[in-house]
Amino acid sequence: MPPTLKDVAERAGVSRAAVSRTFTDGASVSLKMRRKVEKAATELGYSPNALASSLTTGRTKLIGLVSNNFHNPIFLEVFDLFTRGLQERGLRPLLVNLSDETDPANSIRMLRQYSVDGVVVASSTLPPGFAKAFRDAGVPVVHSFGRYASSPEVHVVGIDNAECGRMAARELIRRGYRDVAFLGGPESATSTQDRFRGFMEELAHHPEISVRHSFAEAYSFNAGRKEMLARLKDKPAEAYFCGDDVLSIGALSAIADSGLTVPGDIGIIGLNDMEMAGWENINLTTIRQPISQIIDSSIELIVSMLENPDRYPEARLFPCKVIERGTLRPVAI
Amino acid sequence: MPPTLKDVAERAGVSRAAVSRTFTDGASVSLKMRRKVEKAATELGYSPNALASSLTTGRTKLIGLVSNNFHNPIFLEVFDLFTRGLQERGLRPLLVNLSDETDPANSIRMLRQYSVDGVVVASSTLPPGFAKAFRDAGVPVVHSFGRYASSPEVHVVGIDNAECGRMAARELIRRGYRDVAFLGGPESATSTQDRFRGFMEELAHHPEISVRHSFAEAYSFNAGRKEMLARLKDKPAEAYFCGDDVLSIGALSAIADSGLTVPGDIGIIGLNDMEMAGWENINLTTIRQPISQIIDSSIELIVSMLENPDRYPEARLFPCKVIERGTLRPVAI
DNA sequence: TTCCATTTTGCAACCGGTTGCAAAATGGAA
DNA sequence: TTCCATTTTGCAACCGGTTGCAAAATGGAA
Repeated sequence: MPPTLKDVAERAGVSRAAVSRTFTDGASVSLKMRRKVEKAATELGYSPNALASSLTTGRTKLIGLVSNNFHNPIFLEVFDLFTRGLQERGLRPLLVNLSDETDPANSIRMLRQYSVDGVVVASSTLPPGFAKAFRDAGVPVVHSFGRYASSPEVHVVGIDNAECGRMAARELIRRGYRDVAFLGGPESATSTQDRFRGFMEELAHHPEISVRHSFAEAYSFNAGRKEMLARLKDKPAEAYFCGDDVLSIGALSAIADSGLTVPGDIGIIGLNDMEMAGWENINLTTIRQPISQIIDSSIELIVSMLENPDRYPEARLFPCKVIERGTLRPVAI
Repeated sequence: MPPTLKDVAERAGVSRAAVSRTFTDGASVSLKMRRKVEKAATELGYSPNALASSLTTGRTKLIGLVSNNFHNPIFLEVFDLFTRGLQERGLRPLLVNLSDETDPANSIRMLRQYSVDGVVVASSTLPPGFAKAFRDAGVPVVHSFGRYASSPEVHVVGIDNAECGRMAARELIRRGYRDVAFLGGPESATSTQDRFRGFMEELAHHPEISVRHSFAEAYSFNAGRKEMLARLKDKPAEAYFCGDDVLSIGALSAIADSGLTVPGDIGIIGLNDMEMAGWENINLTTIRQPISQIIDSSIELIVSMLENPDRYPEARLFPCKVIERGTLRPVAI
């Protein structure tokens, strides 16, 4: 129904090639020709069919945006930034929800059917093999919020989760806590594993401080609340490094319900610094993950892979920092 | 690089048409042929190029998922449900972020370039003309969370916002509040306009109750907080119907900061019932919008338009109901 | 075995674009 | 005006599929 190249060519009285050339930049067309074609095109309301052209150019400008994380509010920011960033560069996100998908093969087949130019996997709770499976299928892939590896198999952009664990530990030590705990996300998430490892590493230098740990079932409010309620049955630790902000907020609600106060009785430090963490009635002390840098960098990387698909896999890690709000006690002076 | 129809045909020693037929259901292929082709296909790792086939079939199975609402946490649920629902039906969401786009023409051009089969506009804060512009361009469109109109120009699926306003008013009246207020979202949002209208309509039957109103700048925590802080400078109303849940949470934080209590000093009722509203440390009394029904119905509608694009525009409205939690005082007995 | 209705297959044109190559047009210098 | 280097244009083949049509294959009845 919409006008095609042929319609424009006929109306302008020129060849189809000429029309094609006026719409591809860098192609050789005289000013006169361009004017004639553009006139016909606007009269007809023509705009080129991107999918048809992809057939010959081999570029669809479609990028698969793959995630399984549709419950953590931080991902709304993630989707916002990704879609804007891709759009600005003339790329189009094809959103893939992996929530009830365990086998990467299906997603790979689907994304290949749509000839995506590349794939961004945005999640910290996917098995590392998932991103690799895309690479093995010959699709350029960037794993955002993925696990850092010293010899990465795919491009990874994210944070050094182990360092965040160390950072949290140092922050608690600095504030004089002597009985601390790690309340992680699901034990299967690489982000949790790494944060835990870093946390313990740092505390290993401080044998005078007692440490414990436990894991919530998910990175969610309810899981955090449930896990903290369980901790509160016995004598809880003085301060908790929680797996992430939603988990922290769940923990805070459990503490409030039990009649204890924060940071008076228990200290909490989260991770992410999602928008909500700064809300005055939450006011969570947390470690900020530089989301927008991570996403900018991921997009930059995927774009560069479109040019050079064999680019050697690299890991890009961005520093995090503690954002002090109201859930840890002040440093003693 | 990936194998094509031709590769499979050669390996299987059959015509390209035969290969094509084995991969399109309903086409005529003998069992023997099918076996031969499937063998070659799996050996080669072939899967058909959806974009190439769309050229002749006229169907891309791509659905534009258009929104400008990337800050309200409820939209994470919306995206989750939409992407799953579309995927289940073999459709693919092409996500379009309208946040910094004011002219529908650009989005329309882009979505036409990608030959989307249909468009779902999911937002209550877009001008009504936006969805209509898609229809005028000949693209099947459904406006989810759009404004109800007695003679709709495009398919609308959502709630009766005016009725929600009335419902909120009745709820406040029932609980004996005699000095109530509407704290709306942006005055330009049709959802705010309609909720406001309904609220006032119902209260018009109760001249003994005093009513006031004001509007926040956006459907956001900060806007709600700011607006409520302003209200608190003078003598505030006894109860507020807030434009939506995030706004309500912002208002709650303002009230808490001012040393007043909820529902002791001020009552709050929100709208949406997003996940967070049920969190124990928020515990917001609110009006539940049946999101998953709205989305299921939207998808069903867009799917039916793929068959019959000239389907007469209809409005589908789903009933809302009050979810009682802890931010309105109990009914006196 | 022959015949014929039905099913299966391949040919070739098409979907809406792009692009290498050769021919045509342009335009400046002599 | 003629010549020639450079720019512009169109032809035709191609990208990876689908599909109408006619020919070939199948298989049951006589």
